[in-house]
Amino acid sequence: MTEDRRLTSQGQERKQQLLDQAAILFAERGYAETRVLDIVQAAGVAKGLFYWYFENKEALFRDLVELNRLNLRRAQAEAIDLEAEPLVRIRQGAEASVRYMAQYANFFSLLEVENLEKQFADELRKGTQIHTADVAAIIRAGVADGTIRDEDPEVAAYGVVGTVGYYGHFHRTGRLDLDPDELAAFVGRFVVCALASDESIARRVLAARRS
Amino acid sequence: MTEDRRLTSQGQERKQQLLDQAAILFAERGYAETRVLDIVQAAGVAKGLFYWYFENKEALFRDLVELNRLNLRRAQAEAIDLEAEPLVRIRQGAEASVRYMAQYANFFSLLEVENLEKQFADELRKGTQIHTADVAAIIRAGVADGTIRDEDPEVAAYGVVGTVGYYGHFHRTGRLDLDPDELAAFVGRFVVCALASDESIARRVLAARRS
Amino acid sequence: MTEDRRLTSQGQERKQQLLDQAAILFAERGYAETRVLDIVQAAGVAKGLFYWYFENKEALFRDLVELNRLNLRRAQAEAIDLEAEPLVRIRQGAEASVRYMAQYANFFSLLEVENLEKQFADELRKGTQIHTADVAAIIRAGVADGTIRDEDPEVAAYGVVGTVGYYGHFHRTGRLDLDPDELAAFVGRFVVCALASDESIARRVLAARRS
Amino acid sequence: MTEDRRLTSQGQERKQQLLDQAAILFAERGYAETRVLDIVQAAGVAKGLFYWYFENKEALFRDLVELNRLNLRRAQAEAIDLEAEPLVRIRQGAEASVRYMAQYANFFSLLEVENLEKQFADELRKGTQIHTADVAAIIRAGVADGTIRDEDPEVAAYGVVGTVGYYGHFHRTGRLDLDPDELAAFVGRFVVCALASDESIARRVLAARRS
DNA sequence: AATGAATGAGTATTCATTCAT
DNA sequence: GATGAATGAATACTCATTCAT
Repeated sequence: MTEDRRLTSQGQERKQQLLDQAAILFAERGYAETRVLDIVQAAGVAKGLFYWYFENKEALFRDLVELNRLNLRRAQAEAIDLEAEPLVRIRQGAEASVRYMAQYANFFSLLEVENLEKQFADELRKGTQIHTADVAAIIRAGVADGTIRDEDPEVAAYGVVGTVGYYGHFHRTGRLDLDPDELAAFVGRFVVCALASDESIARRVLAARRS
Repeated sequence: MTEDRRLTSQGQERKQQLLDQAAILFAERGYAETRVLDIVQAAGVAKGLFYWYFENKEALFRDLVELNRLNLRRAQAEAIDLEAEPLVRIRQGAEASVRYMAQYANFFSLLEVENLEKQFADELRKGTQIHTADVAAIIRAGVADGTIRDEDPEVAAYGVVGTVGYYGHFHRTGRLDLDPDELAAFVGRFVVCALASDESIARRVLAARRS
Repeated sequence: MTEDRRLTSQGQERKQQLLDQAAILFAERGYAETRVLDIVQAAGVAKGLFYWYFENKEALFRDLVELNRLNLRRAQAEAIDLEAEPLVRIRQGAEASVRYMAQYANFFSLLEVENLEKQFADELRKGTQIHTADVAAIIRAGVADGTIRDEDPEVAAYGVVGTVGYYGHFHRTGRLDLDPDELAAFVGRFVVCALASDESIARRVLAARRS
Repeated sequence: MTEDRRLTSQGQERKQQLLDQAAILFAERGYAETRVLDIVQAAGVAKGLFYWYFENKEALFRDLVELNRLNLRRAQAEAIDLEAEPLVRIRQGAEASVRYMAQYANFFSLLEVENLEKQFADELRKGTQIHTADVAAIIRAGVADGTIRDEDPEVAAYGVVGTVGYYGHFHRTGRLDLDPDELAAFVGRFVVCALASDESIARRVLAARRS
């Protein structure tokens, strides 16, 4: 019953507060382990208010994911130089993703729910699908101009997305204590090397890094 | 109530039945979404019997994970030629892992629980840690003999484990319909290229493939 | 907060709007299934406003019942010819009631709440009681002058009230698609026949019908 | 999750206990006002057990209604002499119904839910429909052989069902303190007089009463 | 008058686990 | 070993009502 309710600015703030607290708690304990009661208590409001702003717990979660996904895409778009050659774009996107994931760890860990909460799987996978398709397109261009090894672009794209995601995960869960920029640089090197058709190309792309 | 009970052969079968059904259900719906009731119904026994064989739901899960982990390590050990050079061993291990994950998809998806069910995270991570340490040791050897790019072995090891894991995940969830051997080969190429210090080394390692 | 507030004419309209919508919703779904939110949404106003016009949901309901009861009694009073003989008066009252119930189906169905919402039962029954007592008085006169079968007037009165009520209910709920006048005539015949002490009297009373 | 579970005899008893207590409470307070907790407490068992035997509160209610409806039909069937003339059968059915309703007041009052709990209306009405159709068939026979006034049998049938129902209601709610047999006899006279085509027929039918 | 925000008591339902037979 | 019965803590969600603006 929350359709497209008009919210006052106070209402907007309250809603954001709930989203923020929920993100933190979901990240800390997982979705299933977080009670609506925990969320409202963290936000310091009454239980009923939750349902003023959200249809239910699931809807809040979807909101959060959607928001996060948009932000990630924005971060990637900003980082990618559309004029650059394919491998450079891949590197830029991967690095931006790693940095974003490090910065908004709470939000991003939500996406891992894809793996377990089967109820969200379909929807979440669509997001991954889109991301992968973007990467695949770039890879296709790279294969075409000979800078990327001749692999199935679709399959290779999963490698990029997966590597980025896994490094994000390991970093978030405290098993890599590099600072985000170092990690991003490492991941950039990793995927560039994995994909480059030729050593010299990899070197060129990695050298371009400093510019 | 399950201490170190001696089971008759019929009992062993029953227990295995429960383990198998549980693995399927956990894979299908996730741990939290699978009720004890679902498991016993799938196995066609009464609810009470579950607790004759298992301490509780969590214990069953741990059993399953343990079993799975052992099998994976065995599969890897069998695939790895201890005499071979580091990159070849990496490739062999990665390929064996992908094949194993494809074959025992149900069992393997349990390990993804690491991401979400916080109650198991610590334990599961230890397993990943061990695996990563093994890989890191090989990488270290490769770095030492110059066949692997000079990156922090620990960090690079996560790349290998992560890539393997992610490809397993994508394959399991139906987004890569390559057959397991093709996928394994692809992943082998991916990690070898990502790590090799030199193009010719990568080529050599990949050529060794056919032997 | 609603004591004896003076309402502007706009206020009167708003209040009537709420009453009307509430009547429709109560008729459609019943009292318990109708939320205050439903009522205000149907009337197109904000939730808080409800409590400007009504003490609470129960008070609105009582208002509605009271209003309806008065109207019904007025309709009956208008239809009954005080000079006529008892059975004629019974017939006139019954016919008027059926017509009223058909016309104001929404409002009238409120009275059926007597049956279920225990919180209103006592009050609603008092209304039925008054109505029954009126009918009983007429029957008593009929028994006295020999035109009505010698039954306990109280008991017989419930028969009249009940018959009228049930036909109203069945008509309202769409199981009798006679037009209201036909139904009223039928009910008139039914109760007259049920009560008349003698066939010729029944005939006379029913013949008087056309006048 | 109660499909067609095998119940032990102990289980059967427990289930019946719950049904009985629920019937009493529903009659006392109404459906909506009765909490599942009330039912289990009245039966002296834990809350969870309710859901071992019933899908939910609504399912219990439907069970109860179904059971009751079957019993009523059985009581009617036993009371009706299939050889007798139509009006006699009507009288027998009506009297049996009144007696049944008086005896199983708790159960029977459930059917009044038809009037209010719109969520059950459709299903409950089907029951009324069947009952009415039975009565209509008898009336049709009576109209055909000239013993019943020439009215639409469908419409007249509602009069019988309604009269019986309403008297049951008034009796149940304490506004008629006749004993059940007296009330049944009165209702029998009422419907016979209301329907008989002729005074002498009514007298004959009512005289047959004593046999 | 009017609105959107806020409250919190109340309730159905789930499900892991234990028990009696 | 095996079954069905029983337990009760935990939790999402509803909704009448009140409040601040």
